[in-house]
Amino acid sequence: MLHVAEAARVSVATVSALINGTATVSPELSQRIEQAIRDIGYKRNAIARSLKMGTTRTIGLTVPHITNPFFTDVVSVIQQAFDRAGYAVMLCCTDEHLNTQDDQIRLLLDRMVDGLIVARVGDGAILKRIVDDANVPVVLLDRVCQGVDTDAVVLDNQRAVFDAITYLIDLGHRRIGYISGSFDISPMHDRMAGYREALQAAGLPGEPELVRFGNFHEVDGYNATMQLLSLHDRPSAIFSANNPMVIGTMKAIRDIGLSCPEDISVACFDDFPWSDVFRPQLTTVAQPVQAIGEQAANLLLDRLAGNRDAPPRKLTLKGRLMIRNSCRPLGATAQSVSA
Amino acid sequence: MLHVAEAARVSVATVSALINGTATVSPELSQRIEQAIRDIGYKRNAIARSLKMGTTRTIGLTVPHITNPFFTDVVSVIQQAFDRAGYAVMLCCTDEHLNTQDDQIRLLLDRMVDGLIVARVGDGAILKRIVDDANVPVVLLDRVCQGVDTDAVVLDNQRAVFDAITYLIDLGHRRIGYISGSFDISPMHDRMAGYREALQAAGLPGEPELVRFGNFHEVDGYNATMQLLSLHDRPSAIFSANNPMVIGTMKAIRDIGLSCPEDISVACFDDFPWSDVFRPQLTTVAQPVQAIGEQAANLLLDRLAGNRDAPPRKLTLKGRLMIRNSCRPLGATAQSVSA
DNA sequence: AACGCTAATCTAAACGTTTCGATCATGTCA
DNA sequence: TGACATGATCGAAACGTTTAGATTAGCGTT
Repeated sequence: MLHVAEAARVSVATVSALINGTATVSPELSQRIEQAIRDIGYKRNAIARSLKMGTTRTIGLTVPHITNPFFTDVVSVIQQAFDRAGYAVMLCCTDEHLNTQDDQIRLLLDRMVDGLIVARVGDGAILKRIVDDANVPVVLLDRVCQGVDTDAVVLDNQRAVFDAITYLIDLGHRRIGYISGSFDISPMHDRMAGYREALQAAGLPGEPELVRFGNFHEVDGYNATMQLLSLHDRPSAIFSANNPMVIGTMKAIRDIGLSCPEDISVACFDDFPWSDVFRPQLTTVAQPVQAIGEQAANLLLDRLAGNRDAPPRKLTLKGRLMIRNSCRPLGATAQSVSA
Repeated sequence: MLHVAEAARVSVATVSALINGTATVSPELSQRIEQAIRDIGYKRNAIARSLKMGTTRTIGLTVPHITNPFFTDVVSVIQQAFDRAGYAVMLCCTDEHLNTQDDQIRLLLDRMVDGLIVARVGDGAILKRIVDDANVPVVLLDRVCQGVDTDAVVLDNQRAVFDAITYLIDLGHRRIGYISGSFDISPMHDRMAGYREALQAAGLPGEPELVRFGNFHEVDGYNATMQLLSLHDRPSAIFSANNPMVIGTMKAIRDIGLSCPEDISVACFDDFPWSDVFRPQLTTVAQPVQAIGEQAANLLLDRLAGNRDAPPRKLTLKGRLMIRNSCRPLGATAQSVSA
């Protein structure tokens, strides 16, 4: 900018005024300055600007796994929304790892991000402290956090799983295996509650042996399914509370020599692009990823636009059961349900 | 830092020296300073540091679609690699859109990213100019760019498709449909070359009606497949040069009332997590995503470590044909190939 | 002609670091 | 004892912006 000012024989203040439109500058000088900018190929240094202004027009986004199709989609939507608003997005993947998450959030705050969207991990104690100290707006995504009182976008997980399990019960299933992710994040609580509520509403006993836990990865789903299928009285249906784990479920079913839906019915949380292309077409609980991403972005953009003092807003969206053909009515022949 | 200096009754220079270890500071002052840092909860401002140092420890990463599983995986690997190295990653999705890409790269350069990894879009003319002006190292990912002479990591696309098509030919297929992405990016050229080479090597004619183009999206694959299947003498196999498009291919096959592999064989570029879980298990060309991401990260990290003047390095990795059961031998019964 | 008003422009301080060179003890050596 | 090297600390400039407040010029009023 100094060079531009010299070339145009004006002060840097005038150049700044023209670029930002913060003051009127005469047509004559405007032209000289614009010419100088072109000649020199001047580009404003956003870092210097950030330092002075105290804002970076950059936000931080942390998710557990970008390879989980739910997060992939949400990240994509959020990225586009902020792109439109002229913000850059710094992406971090925590790999469901608590220390990583805390380090990354600190890294982002050091870099003076203007806001944060966090699909958190862990109990949130440190997150709470970070959020309290750092004076940036935070939007919680997918997972709320006790004690952290801030904007959030979540799914009505309990209702969604209730619907899915009730669907299985209506098909005649009585022993329904349930594979949960670890309990330290809120959705896993709520989804389990939905499972229990559905069983209870149907007057079915909640049998502990039918519930297994995993750590969100394919291998965990595989192991959990193997255990369920080895039970003396094995379940006729399995619901996986997380998408990557259901891959393991399907592989375990295949490896043990069974097939879905003939021998066992399967449904899971989170839809994905391939779900209705192959056989079996998997019955899933689809989250409204577009809406979730947009709402999260809007909440944060609203705070960034200056609406700092409004009370925390929690948006709860509804999931949708996508009924396909991976669950068969008990008693019906396999033929009658294949596509 | 000023507050810390005052609280510890030293100068800011001493505080800086201690924090960065750039000069020895006496145990006594060290202790006072560290105490003050704790008391105040001081965190170094990375923006001010960047301004002074001329480096942000942040890189920019642009990909066409993060929802394409190939890019999802590569982004994940790259993000982790830079995370380990203490760098932040700014992610941009260009949606295969040229203007978007150019804007985003400028946005990143304005923010003084230290380096760029680009899975480019378009003819690269502007990219070339940007790369020339901006004095940051650039690594091209997946797609090279005529005239832009810089580090790159690509696949041996021609060979990979040659292998896949040759496999189909060996199974007895003679009329093999080919669905390409648009030709303005290098891999599509090379993949097409692999297709033609394989046909030629087998003495088969290259029939123009068997080649269709799409714009990388599911709907394009759907339309292209519909056209291929409507041909008077329809192909017995279809190869899709891009992963999202093959979803469209499978849907078109289903909608037209055919089934794979009984009526038509399908293979495609890019593997994905579900490929061997459902039926048919799709035969794909798997890219070594882990290696691609790591190599790209390493090339850039090497430049960032100061190795600026080495000549451009182009790494070409090999794809791997994952043979599953979506392609049947011509003449064999459907039974003999189902899993 | 003196005055005030407005519009255009400029000067200089500030943002929070890093770092060069200066300063000042302190101890060592001739 | 004076000169000098050494080690620790500090002052101040610099990075490239923004912006408050000062300055100047032009012009209409009285």
